Amino acid sequence: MTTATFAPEHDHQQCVSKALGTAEHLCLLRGVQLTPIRHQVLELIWSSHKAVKAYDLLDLIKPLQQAAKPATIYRALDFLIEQGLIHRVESLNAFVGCRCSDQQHEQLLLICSQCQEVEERSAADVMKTLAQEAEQAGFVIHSKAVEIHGVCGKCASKVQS
Amino acid sequence: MTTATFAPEHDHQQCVSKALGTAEHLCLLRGVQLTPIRHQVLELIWSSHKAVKAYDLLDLIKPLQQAAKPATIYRALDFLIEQGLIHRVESLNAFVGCRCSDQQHEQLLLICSQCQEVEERSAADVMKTLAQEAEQAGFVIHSKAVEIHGVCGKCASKVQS
DNA sequence: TTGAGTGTGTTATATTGTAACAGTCACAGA
DNA sequence: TCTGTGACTGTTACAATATAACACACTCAA
Ligand SMILES: [Zn+2]
Ligand SMILES: [Zn+2]
Ligand SMILES: [Zn+2]
Ligand SMILES: [Zn+2]
Repeated sequence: MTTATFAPEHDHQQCVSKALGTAEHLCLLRGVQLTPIRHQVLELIWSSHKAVKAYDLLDLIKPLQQAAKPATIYRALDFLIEQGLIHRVESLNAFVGCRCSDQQHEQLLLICSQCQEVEERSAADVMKTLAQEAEQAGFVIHSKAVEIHGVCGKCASKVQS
Repeated sequence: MTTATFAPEHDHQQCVSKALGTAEHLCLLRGVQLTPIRHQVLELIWSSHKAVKAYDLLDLIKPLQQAAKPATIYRALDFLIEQGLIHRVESLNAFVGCRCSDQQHEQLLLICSQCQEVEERSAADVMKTLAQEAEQAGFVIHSKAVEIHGVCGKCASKVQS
């Protein structure tokens, strides 16, 4: 498992096990089923910090679930999104693991166009400002998608060197 | 042309002619061609303040351009986006006219799930906060997509009444 | 006149996402 | 024990969104 490097020094296996542990715990608490398929999909999404496409997931899961079809994946994705365990990256039609599924949840996604990694930040102040702006417009917020494209610090420093 | 009502009192024909006028002017200034097809697509997008789907545009333009195919539409859309005359609404896979194509450009989109209308706000303070947040993360911004889903003031007041 | 650039026509195909119905399993209530 | 209900999955078919690739026409300038 040497694919992903998120921070300069970074044991990604820890990211994965933390995410899966949290997911298992939350689903137990909530009385919802993290079935084998859902667990596998979540694990596959967490195989890196990149956003993963649904049909790539389909290819990846086929060795494990020969019967897998698009619906298999999309159902699992729907579940994981409902439970706040992953996010859909609207501007990529792709999916990324959520790092803070246990906390309250206003994600801001920083998407690097070099390495494709997606960093999630809670960005409380951004969200507060956003809420104010919406309120001024008399707008009642249901959900937010805040996606920033650019180049992450890691990739920026690589270019310089 | 009685389809759209954006503000409570609102002469939408003015929105359209202003948008088209600005577009013609900007394209002239920039030495790029607002060809008939591109002009028609822009006008169709401006037929309301709702976001329009590419294939709906295709149906709409067919009476005017019998030869129209998906590529016809997507090429026009690419051009219009490049020129900042429309925005792609990532979370809807749809397109909406830009109200401020002449000004600096940090759009925040308020998308009403009742009436489907999209209101664009410049939201300078939101964008500043966002920029700060990105900077903290060492992230160099190329583009932003800030899309808020909810219920607009108009629809909210309708529900009450 | 010729070559480059731009825009369009055309065909085919890739990618992304849903609908609809059937089968299985577990568990609760009669 | 029966039986029905809900949750999950299997399966087929298809809808919706988007792009690739190549051909043709037109303009403008070297
Ligand atoms: Zn990691
Ligand atoms: Zn990067
Ligand atoms: Zn209007
Ligand atoms: Zn509305």
